[in-house]
Amino acid sequence: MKNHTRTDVAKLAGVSTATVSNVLNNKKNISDATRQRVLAVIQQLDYQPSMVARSLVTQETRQLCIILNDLENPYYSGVVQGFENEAWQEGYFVNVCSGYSDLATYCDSIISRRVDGVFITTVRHDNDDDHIQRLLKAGIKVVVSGCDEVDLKQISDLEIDYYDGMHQIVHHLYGLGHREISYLNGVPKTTTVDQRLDGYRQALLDHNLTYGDALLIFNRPPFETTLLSGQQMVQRLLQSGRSFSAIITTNDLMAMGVIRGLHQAGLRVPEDVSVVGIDNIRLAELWEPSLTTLSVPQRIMGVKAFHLLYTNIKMGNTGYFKLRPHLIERQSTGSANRGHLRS
Amino acid sequence: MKNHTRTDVAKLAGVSTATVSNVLNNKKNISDATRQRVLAVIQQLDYQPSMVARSLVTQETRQLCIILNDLENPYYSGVVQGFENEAWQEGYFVNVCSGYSDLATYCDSIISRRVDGVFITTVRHDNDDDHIQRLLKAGIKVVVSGCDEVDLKQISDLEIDYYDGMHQIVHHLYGLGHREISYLNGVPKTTTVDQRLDGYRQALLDHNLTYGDALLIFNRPPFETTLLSGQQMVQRLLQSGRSFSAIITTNDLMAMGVIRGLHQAGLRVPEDVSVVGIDNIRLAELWEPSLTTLSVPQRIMGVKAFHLLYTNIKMGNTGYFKLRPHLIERQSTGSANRGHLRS
DNA sequence: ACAAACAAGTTACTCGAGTAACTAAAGAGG
DNA sequence: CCTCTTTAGTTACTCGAGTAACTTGTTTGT
Repeated sequence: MKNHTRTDVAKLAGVSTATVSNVLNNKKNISDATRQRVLAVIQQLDYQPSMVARSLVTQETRQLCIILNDLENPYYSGVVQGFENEAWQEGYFVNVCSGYSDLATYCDSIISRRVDGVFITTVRHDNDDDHIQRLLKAGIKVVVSGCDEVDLKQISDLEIDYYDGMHQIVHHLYGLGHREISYLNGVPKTTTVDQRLDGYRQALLDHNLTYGDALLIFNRPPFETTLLSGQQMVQRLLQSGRSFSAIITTNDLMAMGVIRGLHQAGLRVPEDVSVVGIDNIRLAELWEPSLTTLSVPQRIMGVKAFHLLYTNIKMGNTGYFKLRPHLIERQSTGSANRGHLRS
Repeated sequence: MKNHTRTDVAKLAGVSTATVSNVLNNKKNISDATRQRVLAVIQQLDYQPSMVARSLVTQETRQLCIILNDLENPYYSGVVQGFENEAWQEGYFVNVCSGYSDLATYCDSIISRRVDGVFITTVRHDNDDDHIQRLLKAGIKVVVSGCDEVDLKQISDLEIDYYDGMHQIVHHLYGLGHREISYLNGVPKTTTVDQRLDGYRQALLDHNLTYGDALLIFNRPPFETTLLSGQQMVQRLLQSGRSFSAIITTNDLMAMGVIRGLHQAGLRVPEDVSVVGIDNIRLAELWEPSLTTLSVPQRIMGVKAFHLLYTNIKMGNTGYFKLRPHLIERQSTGSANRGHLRS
């Protein structure tokens, strides 16, 4: 019932408690004979040193937190998986804090538990800054993502180059002959979404394509980026009467909704209209037609976030990293010549 | 940089450390004046009591573990979400142990960290029993799932009534006029899969339907239950030449593959063949046609698992619970009369 | 032969809380 | 007025490890 302690082992092996500690931590000055004896007793009792007691002395818990909005969003599951796997390799446990979007809720608990580091997957500028400061004051290392103004002296930052990604998309479509490329925007005032929009605008200019707001459809309240909202937004695009041959959406779910909406309007994908999403969720390659999309490396994102935290914990220096997404060409995009532009 | 301690608060407030503790734990015998004074100092210093130190004394960490194979499987994300949210309400943190399928890998770490409880989402009979015993010996409470022989005196058990669920499916199809109902089985030797197969067999008998192995397609190595394997298995069914009007699959992804396979063979769903899946993953209602499936309450599963652990931790008694799934009727099933049976 | 260096352990203090057992002062009851 | 009880707070020990400083015995060097 009750766990054995270092004292139990020491008594049974006929040594002092310090010797048991020294054996466990591979310290010098222990004869092979006693080492074997102690190890045998440890095995015999199935003794596991208490990480709780150890943490109290060493001031490190080897626990990390990952904070996210919605674990059921397949994008985040991948990130968590990568983060946890990598953390485990180095002996860290990962606490998942999901479902309560804001850091504020978890902040006290995180500090109280003396977690070594926190990965905040999506920062909300308005709210989170103060709480991040509290974490830092408590000596907790922080990695953030989706944030444009970061004090890199204090915090590590891990970003995705949506700007570049958007250029890849436009370049791909341009190569297929598309000249009228629409973009359905996501939830406004989110850093990552703004980057995508900027990228879209700049990429059009770089390809000498006239940029007009008529091809840019904004999200409306209630701001959602679901299949349904994609379906509704493409209807607005069609009603606008503007001619277009390709549509980019702010994420894959919306792209799927767009495909549905186009089908309902009697248009084929990709024969009449090409569609590109962002994220490359699993669903993307299973959809019909399978989705051309920007592959955001979810697991690598998690892995990298851990490494940033780890070097911060061990060496004390923060870091910055930008991941480059890459385009995955599938069946939802095709040559603009093949079909006709919208009447 | 360094966290404040109880001693800091005590000094600044001009009281003893015990008084600080008493204020924090709402004990009696504290005048309103000192309570206010202490609370003010706590606020002033932003003092957060160390859960690590507290755990050492109280022998409870308020940490739980959830062990699962693949977080990227949408089914598990839901379970984790429910588990974590509920645990949080009671002040527990949840460590996710994913990616390394067997308990063995995590066992030492879990014991060492003196976690209060563990939820093992899928037990592997051959391997896990010994490790569960180790957890119990270390005083850690355990909830398992997907397990048919459980010593309920020691372990809590949380099951899903696939047997009943399969009856609901068959009953639904029977009501639509289907008499030749095929079943594509999942990975053999998994408890939950066996239950589904048993349920299928018994449900057919209960409806006076002849049960013949010709309508039962077994999974082949490499045992997978993906969209692709569903697609391949339905081809084998078609090649068998047997007549059928409905297909049940062991999970939703396979059902989607089946629909694809049927389309490729020139058959319509549900006009020619009805298809039913199991799990009700998010994808199910987004598919075309949307999938009639057995809704397994993922979040509730997580919530219930927490409650079993919680009462075990607080009251010391284990529990058993069986969740009843319910059928969700969507577009992939229809009347058998409408279309014709397979030629 | 004798001090210095080293090997193998041990003692004792520390981390930051909870809490039983104690003390001191104020109030109640006769 | 004196005891008894209650209130308010303190002292001192505990949880289970890490580790600096110390001890003791054995080599090594000259």
